[in-house]
Amino acid sequence: MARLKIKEILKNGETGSEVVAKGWVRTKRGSKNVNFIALNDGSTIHNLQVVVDVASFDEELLHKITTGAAIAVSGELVESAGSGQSVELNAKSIDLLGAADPEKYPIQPKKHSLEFLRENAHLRFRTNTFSAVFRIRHAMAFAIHKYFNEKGFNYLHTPIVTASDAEGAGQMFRVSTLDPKNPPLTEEGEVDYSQDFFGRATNLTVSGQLEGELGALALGEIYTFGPTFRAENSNTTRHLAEFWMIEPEMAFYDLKDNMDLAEEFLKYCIQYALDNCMDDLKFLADRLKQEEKNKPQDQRSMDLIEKLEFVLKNDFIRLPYTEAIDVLKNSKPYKKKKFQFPVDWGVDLQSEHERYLVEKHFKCPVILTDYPKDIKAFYMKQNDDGKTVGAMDVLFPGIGEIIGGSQREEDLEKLTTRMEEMDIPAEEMWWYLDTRRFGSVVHSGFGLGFERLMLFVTGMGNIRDVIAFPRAPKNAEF
RNA sequence: UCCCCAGUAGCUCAGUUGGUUAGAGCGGCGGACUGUUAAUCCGUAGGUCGUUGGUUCAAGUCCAACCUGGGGAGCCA
Repeated sequence: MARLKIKEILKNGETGSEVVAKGWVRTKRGSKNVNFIALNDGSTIHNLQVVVDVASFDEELLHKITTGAAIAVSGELVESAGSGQSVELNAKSIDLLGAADPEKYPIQPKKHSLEFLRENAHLRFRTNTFSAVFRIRHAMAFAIHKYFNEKGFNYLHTPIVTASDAEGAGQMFRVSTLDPKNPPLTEEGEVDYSQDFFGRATNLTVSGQLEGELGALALGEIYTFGPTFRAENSNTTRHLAEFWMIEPEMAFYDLKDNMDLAEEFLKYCIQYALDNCMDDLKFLADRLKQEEKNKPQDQRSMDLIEKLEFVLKNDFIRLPYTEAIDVLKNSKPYKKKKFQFPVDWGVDLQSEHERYLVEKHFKCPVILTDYPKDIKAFYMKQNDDGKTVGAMDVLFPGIGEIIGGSQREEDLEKLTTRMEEMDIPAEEMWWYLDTRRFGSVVHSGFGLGFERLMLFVTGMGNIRDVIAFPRAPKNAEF
């Protein structure tokens, strides 16, 4: 008899048929005569109820079927005599595949804190919450590839190890095979990276954008989807040292095309989750609702599924930075001096300002555009006003910046002038500048933090709970 | 990195103005129970009070430093 996945059994299993299920025991309960095993194999949030007639099984075997143990059960699928599930499996035989000492197995049949599960990241997949999160994560990754494939984008693998440190996206992790205790030194006493593996200093990538542009200016539309590394000492619920980023880059796209793509893309992913992950989303939504009960009325947020549907239904607000400053200056918190940071044209918006715009004023995702050039990267398209650049940041409620992008400066002279102003060594970037020397065209792109999208779709509050093995300062245990 | 909070049983927490032998719920284990839904009922074991140092006759409790975790901020995606 072939093993069926529990998802399949619950969906298509015919009562009266013989089936084999394999999985991990969530709970076992019952009385002298009958035991009930909640069995989960990860294929779905739902458990299969296994009914065990105590008299027809070895007592020793039943004793070893504890929370966390792996078992194989064969038996007859029948209509459930109890409420709570439509079908259940009447066990004819049970094999103990792997026992789990109940005195030592950390995951107990009770509610655990997310903090505790984070410290048991190797086992947290076995909980409802994390199995739901990681099934959704898979679905989102798949949706991303599906979306871009359908749009005719090419998936480009940009390098993980890079010699470029010019983008200034953040602190980098050095990649080196030199002996850390006794590295070769130059005459000036500095570490001599010319003797290193690559013959120069290399780091883990902070962004695939610059290489992505090279691809776009030949293939037309490309996207990257891979790990990205930032050695910033950030300790927040929204940052990781290793995270996954999606970076599309498109030739012949101006800023508006870029925004249209970003909005359509986000909505596609959210729609995909609603179409394909409803069981898991419902579980997470209920879980959130339980948590919200402990919060005061005014701090409660919208139901998770309603929130996702809301984003789908509404156009994102598109607002130039300059107008956003006006909105903020006319806002109640500004007039009552409730903002901690100043609001003036030319300063970067702080979290509190973004939150006000998204969560209080517009109550809707917002795309802020045309930021002052001095607070943005060198490669952004310089607008005709001489003050702003064609940047766009997509701000989501509860998350803040989920996408950062721009139209890229395609004019060689403007670009090199800007690089000089910002002390970016043009000679090291010769390969990047070649795109502007040979057949340069209008092009645009953006970066989406995959885990931030995951935060939004799952409603989880901490970014370390939407990636399997989070890398953060002082934390690389698993 | 900065600000705030926390660290006591496997987990979640309580522990009074510093004072005898550190508690509860859940989980585990043993038992009871005719179909349970994170079952219920009875019983039971389980502790280097984050670490180091200090104050004191006496520290889980007060002080300092450090470590770890959480929330917020900055940096950003």
